[in-house]
Amino acid sequence: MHQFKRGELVVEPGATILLENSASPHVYTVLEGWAYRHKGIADGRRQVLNFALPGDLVGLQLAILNDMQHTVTALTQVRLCVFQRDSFWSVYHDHPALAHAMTWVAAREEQLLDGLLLSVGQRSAIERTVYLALHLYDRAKAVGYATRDLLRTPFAQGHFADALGITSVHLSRTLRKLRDQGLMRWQEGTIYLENRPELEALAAYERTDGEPRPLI
Amino acid sequence: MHQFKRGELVVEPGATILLENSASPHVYTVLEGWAYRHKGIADGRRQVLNFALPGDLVGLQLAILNDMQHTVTALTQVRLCVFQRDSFWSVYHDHPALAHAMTWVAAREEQLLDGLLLSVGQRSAIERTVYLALHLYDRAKAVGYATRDLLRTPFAQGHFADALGITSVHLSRTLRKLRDQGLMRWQEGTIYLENRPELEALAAYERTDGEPRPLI
DNA sequence: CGAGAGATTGATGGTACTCAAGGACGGTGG
DNA sequence: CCACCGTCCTTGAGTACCATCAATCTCTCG
Repeated sequence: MHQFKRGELVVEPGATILLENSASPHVYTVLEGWAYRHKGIADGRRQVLNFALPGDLVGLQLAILNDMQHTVTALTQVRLCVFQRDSFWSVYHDHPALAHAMTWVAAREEQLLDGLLLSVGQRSAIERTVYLALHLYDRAKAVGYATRDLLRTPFAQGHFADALGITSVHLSRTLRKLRDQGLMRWQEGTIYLENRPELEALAAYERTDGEPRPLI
Repeated sequence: MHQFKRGELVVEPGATILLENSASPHVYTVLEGWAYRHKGIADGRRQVLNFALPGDLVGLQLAILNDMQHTVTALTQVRLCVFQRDSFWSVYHDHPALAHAMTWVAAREEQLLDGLLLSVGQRSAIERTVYLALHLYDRAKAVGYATRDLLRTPFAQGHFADALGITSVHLSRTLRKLRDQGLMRWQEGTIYLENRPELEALAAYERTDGEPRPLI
């Protein structure tokens, strides 16, 4: 595994890690920090596709398909493990366990996307908001970035709204309802899950603790 | 490759190929026909996540994650290539080219999901409708299932609406607008793309003809 | 012929968007 | 030190889009 590592890269908040339609020679895994994947339409609308946390692959599509159709941007300072894109094929040849682990991460990402698509397609704004909050809390907790029903958010409400497919104005109103009901609140860059059972019921959230993530 | 094939399976329209939360010992690739992946919430709402056409993998998440969180259902008669789930690991060990091809298919599926999520999250009903029609037409054409701006639809408008995240009632109204504008129509189980340039402009559609699909 | 599924259209209401204004905060420079 | 930004969040008013409920029509199938 280490023989494919070409070094580490640290980028600052707001930096673009990979850009849509451009062919970086590198792909990465996140070692530390938060990033987000997003994709825009010409007129300025954009969708946040998902967030990336430690252990996530960034640029698999680029490595395998030679084509990048979304952008990845750092939210916090992010420490990345750098791989040569053109050495990817040899991983499959020489290190089947690592290749399998990468497919694991890709399959998991697809599973998360399925859940988000269900959310955006079928749930109301309030349900979506709760679903994404729980989703991110659980993922953050799994890598030690959240504790005791409390999540420090490295992103703005605008990012969250773009992930939900609603406007940040409407997200603000939705958060007010949730706060008034004592279910959760988002204050000063921190999300507090105040009544997890009720929240899970409201969002029809299914905890997805499958197998442990393989090491990459 | 053939040594992993455990046989072929033909299922009838409407049959469930893989069921959410159940552990089939098999995974499949589609050899012929249409299927769709979908996922429901307890109260009956459901989202069609994507459609599967020849060459697509069905059940990768099951094979890699040992966990199936969506259902796959046949739309037409579907001919499937059957694989043993528990032999998947050995593919990585013994047949790196095949393993790489499977990751290719998985990465492509993720890319398609990204596009659909952008659509459902950001586009209006009429834009989404056009986007999905173009998307399916292009994919169908790539496997010889569509010709000359004409796509025979093996699915009902209800399926299409569930993929778009709108109701079938509203889809019907949206199709009426498109028909009145002479852009496309959906009549008697066939979608006619009558003005492709205008449709692409309306939906901000980006054709994605990347590398050719590897054989599986 | 009746039952059922799918599609279309109308009427009505709710959810979420747009436009707009204002407050809170942090960073910058006079 | 404080005025001046820019960014982010909040709230209000008015509107547009899409959902819901319901009726009708066609088509297929038993």
